[in-house]
Amino acid sequence: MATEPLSRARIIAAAIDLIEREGADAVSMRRIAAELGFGVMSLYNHVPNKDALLNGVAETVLSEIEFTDDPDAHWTDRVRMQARAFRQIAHGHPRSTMLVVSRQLHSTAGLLPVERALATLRSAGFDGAHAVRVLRMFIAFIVGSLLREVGVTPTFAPDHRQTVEEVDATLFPEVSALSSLLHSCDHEAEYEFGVELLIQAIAVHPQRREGTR
Amino acid sequence: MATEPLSRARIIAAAIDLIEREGADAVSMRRIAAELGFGVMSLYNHVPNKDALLNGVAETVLSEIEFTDDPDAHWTDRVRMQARAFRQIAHGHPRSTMLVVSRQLHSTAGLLPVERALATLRSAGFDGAHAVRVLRMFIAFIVGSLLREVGVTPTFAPDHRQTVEEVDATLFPEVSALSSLLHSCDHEAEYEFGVELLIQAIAVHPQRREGTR
DNA sequence: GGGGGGTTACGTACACCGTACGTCGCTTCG
DNA sequence: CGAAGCGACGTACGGTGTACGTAACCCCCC
Repeated sequence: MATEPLSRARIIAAAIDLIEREGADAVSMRRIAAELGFGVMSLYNHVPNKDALLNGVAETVLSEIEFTDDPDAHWTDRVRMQARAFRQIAHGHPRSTMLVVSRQLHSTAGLLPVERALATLRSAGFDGAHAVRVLRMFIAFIVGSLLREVGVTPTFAPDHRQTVEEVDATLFPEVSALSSLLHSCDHEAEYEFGVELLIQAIAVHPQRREGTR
Repeated sequence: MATEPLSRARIIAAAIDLIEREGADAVSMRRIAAELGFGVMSLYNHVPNKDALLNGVAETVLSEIEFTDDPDAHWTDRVRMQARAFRQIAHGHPRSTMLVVSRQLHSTAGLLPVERALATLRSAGFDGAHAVRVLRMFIAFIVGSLLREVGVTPTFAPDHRQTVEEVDATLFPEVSALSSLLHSCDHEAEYEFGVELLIQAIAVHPQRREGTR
């Protein structure tokens, strides 16, 4: 069997695979090497260290998301589409999401979505300062939402516990009254709600100078 | 010197201290024990394992934030105040923020802010479903914002690089045109902007039945 | 054809990690 | 005074990232 010769790309792919199968904690250089059928130290010919490898993972996952942008659409639709695109990360690579979100990527993979978003907002008539502000707002919302969706941040959804739980109704009346709502979370609906709320809010925002498209 | 006898609280305090001084990666059971002047295994008399210790850290940091709630204030002011309170985490314990945000806390420390927020929203006239939705929206925004503030998520602010950087102006025209804006980030202003935007958006939200306060 | 230099695979070794387990001393109670 | 319990601690095991040295290979140039 002609085992291919090992490469940065193959190592990263194996890491992603391992993370999705067994979680981020399962990732170790030894484990990845074993998965590929090589010795541990061979990895270091292609990757300077584990940290850089994980950056590669984040970068790869991020660059895999597909944006479909229609320059002729109304700017609100373009924003909607771009915002939705990020949810592909949570869907396609749930257990890598934390990694993607928690690493500063100064590569083109990280800058491309930013460039696209800024262009859209500028073309919608936002001046530079507001475009940046609004973008940051969206990113914060998206990061927070994805982390909730992949379960690093609480949804208050069914943890292993029994049904409606032992939250003390006298100590937490609202939580216990709303517990059934708190324990179910339709991520898609929540995300759409947030995106629409933000779009509506910024569409109305006073400091946007007129002249749309 | 009468070295106090070791306790869960002292261990957690030492862990927080260590994290803030040297970062989360510096935390090890051995290191914490050394810091306190005890043997490693003594820690396990007070804490079942490292994971539980880190949960304790998150819980402690979270419970330290001070909410000042005035039940007579307008609901928008109450929401504002509660949202602002969370930023204390990023200020008081920047390097622990990631921990606080990334651990599911089913204790009272984690439920108290939820209870308070829901009560406020309910009293503002939101029905249960919308109160939960809105709360989730705020939490997502807050989590995303705090992570940006403590630097786990990019601000595009001055990393160690030289001034205005080598982003390719033909590849990323908007990014490079707005680079000075992208590279400075007034966290307080960004946060306030977001909070106001959200409050304004939900205040207008149609499905809120009338009857305020 | 014969080096020789660069690249890659790999084994060994070291320092560090979390923690299971057993022991020892002290404190407290019967 | 003995027993029982608990907290501090040492040792040990299996895991981690990676520095370093070595050996095989390929390709180029003399």
